[in-house]
Amino acid sequence: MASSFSARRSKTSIEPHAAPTIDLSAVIMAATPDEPRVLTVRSDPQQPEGLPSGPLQSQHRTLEMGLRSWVTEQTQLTLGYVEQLYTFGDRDRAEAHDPNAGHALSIAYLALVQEARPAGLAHAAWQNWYDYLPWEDWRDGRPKALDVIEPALKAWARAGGKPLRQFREERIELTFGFEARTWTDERVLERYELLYEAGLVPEALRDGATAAKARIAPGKPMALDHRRILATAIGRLRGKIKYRPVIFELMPAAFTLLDLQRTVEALSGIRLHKQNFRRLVEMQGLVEETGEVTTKTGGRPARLVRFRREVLLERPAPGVRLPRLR
Amino acid sequence: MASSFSARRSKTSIEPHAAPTIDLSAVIMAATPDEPRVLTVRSDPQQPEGLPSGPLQSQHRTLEMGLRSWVTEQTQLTLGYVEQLYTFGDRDRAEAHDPNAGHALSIAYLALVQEARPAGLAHAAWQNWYDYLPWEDWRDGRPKALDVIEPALKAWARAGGKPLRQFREERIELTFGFEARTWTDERVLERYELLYEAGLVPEALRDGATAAKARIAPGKPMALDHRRILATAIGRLRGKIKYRPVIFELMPAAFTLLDLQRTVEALSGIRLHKQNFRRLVEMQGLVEETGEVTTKTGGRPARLVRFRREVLLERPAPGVRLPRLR
DNA sequence: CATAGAAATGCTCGATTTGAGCATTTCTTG
DNA sequence: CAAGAAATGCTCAAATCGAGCATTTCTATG
Repeated sequence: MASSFSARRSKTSIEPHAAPTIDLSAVIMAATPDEPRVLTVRSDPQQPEGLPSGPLQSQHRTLEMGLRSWVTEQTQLTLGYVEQLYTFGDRDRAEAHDPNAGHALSIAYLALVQEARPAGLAHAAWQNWYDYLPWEDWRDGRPKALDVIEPALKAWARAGGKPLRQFREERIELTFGFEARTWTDERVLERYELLYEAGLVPEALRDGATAAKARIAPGKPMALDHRRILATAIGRLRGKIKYRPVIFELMPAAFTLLDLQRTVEALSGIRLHKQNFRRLVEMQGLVEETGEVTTKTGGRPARLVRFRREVLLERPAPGVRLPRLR
Repeated sequence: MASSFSARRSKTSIEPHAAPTIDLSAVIMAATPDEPRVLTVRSDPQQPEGLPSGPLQSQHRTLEMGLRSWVTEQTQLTLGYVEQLYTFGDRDRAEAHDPNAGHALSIAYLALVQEARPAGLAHAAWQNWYDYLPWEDWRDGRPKALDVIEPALKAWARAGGKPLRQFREERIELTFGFEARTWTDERVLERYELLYEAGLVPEALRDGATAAKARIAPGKPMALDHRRILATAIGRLRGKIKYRPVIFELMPAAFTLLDLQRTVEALSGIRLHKQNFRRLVEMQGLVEETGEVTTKTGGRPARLVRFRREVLLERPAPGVRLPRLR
């Protein structure tokens, strides 16, 4: 297309460097009542694993079709829900910090799948989200990772001058809520980025952060900026389940209400009040009876329910609203 | 970066066609209490106007910096809030429908600015959103555009076979809510896409839709797929103001509560209950007194207030929650 | 200069929604 | 058969929401 600014642009633009490279990357998620999972691949045994990614191929009419096509081809997984996440293009994602390197663009997608059966791809594996971002899991109380992170972040804030220090402290409080004891489950990306800026994740050091002596937050790194992409995906999904019934994309055809609750808890990283969760789900008409029960629950047998697809047509914003933590 | 699928890819990939072209496009918005506005440019007097867009230049470290840079350079506008919207890359956005053409990728950004002073760019102008999407404005009751759209959409649904017909009817009801009288202000993109698929917007005909005899929905077209991008931006902004105080990015430094309400109404396209709106804003602590009043309101003088920046640090999700319409 | 008109503001009230728990029911297991 | 574990049913108070009435305080007008 012709640039709308072409007249002016020709005066100011610089001869393009290397043409940007473009790929599609996918955060493919699955979940059990215990564990939220993401599909990772390891191309180089020496390097940390990363997200599956592939080239943009122009024979597909839409980007999403291109994504579905190569994911299916490579992993034999059938993607359910797919949404575009974000286009990452900051220059520091280039592997080598070659100032002449062009942008390495990556269009990231979030995809949800039901079955967590092993991927057909060699070196691909399902991993627990929280192996990478352990501070995001509050299901068993305050994550121990924060015992390292909190003092390290506070030290980082103190290291700045007066105004910078206050700014940093506010940002820390906003994202981690140490003082107010407020945890906002969706701020996953903001927290990761704060840790990155504070030099508390290995990726930052790799990218040339100064704070070499800073403590490192627990959690496995990933290749390139893939942990950032994962954080983006988790934040997006945590937000989405509150107003869209996407949680069912991760559930089997029939499940118990506790399975559903546990899965929501796994994704959101917080515990919910059982009775209120049930009330919410029933009153929103999100599920319907299958007529069957399961006795494998370890207690009174539970009804098996399934997703009521009709809700997609009824309520403007059906989803699993969550209470605040604390 | 090396593709994680490189081993397999080499077997399956096709020799790339033309390298994709990439540009950044910006939905730059401003608002008055009466009118939500978007900045448009017209490069060709014969063609409908479009959104400002420019090339991706690799000298900027981040995509957002690149965007800010060329927007400032070209329009003299200072962007406040900026967020990435979406990357549009479907092949049908290429001007000519050349099957050999590569993708034309456009990374679209939403930007909010305070002043609606005329842009410095030739052929650039602020336009009312609703010139392009008149069915989105319910402030004065049901938009007349729907008198054309409703029967045309229903005719389109009837034109399909049994299962297709029901599917279409459900989609129409979900997005436009004709029967249930429910209007979900955020579903701007879904509505536009439905009209596009039904062949009710000129862009669809231009792109080769079959339904040449179908009636055309009121509303000015834009160049390429820019009306779709605008719809994406409006939907995003309508959603965002409900849980983030971004509305203040569009307000002057001091304003009355009614100004604020009218601006929210302009963006969301629906009317609000005055007293409840005030209660909400006051109780959330979104504003603070400036101590001054204005007598230009045509009635009892109104207090002038300003945004209370501290709320950014307090509430996890401050914003202007809206009631449902009806 | 009294009055009508237009907003700004203050308050009330019932209907819902939320957050927490208590109490029962109905399985499995030792 | 008793203990333990869940599933389910219900209650209750606090907070929020949706509507509307009543007052106050300006400006514009005859």
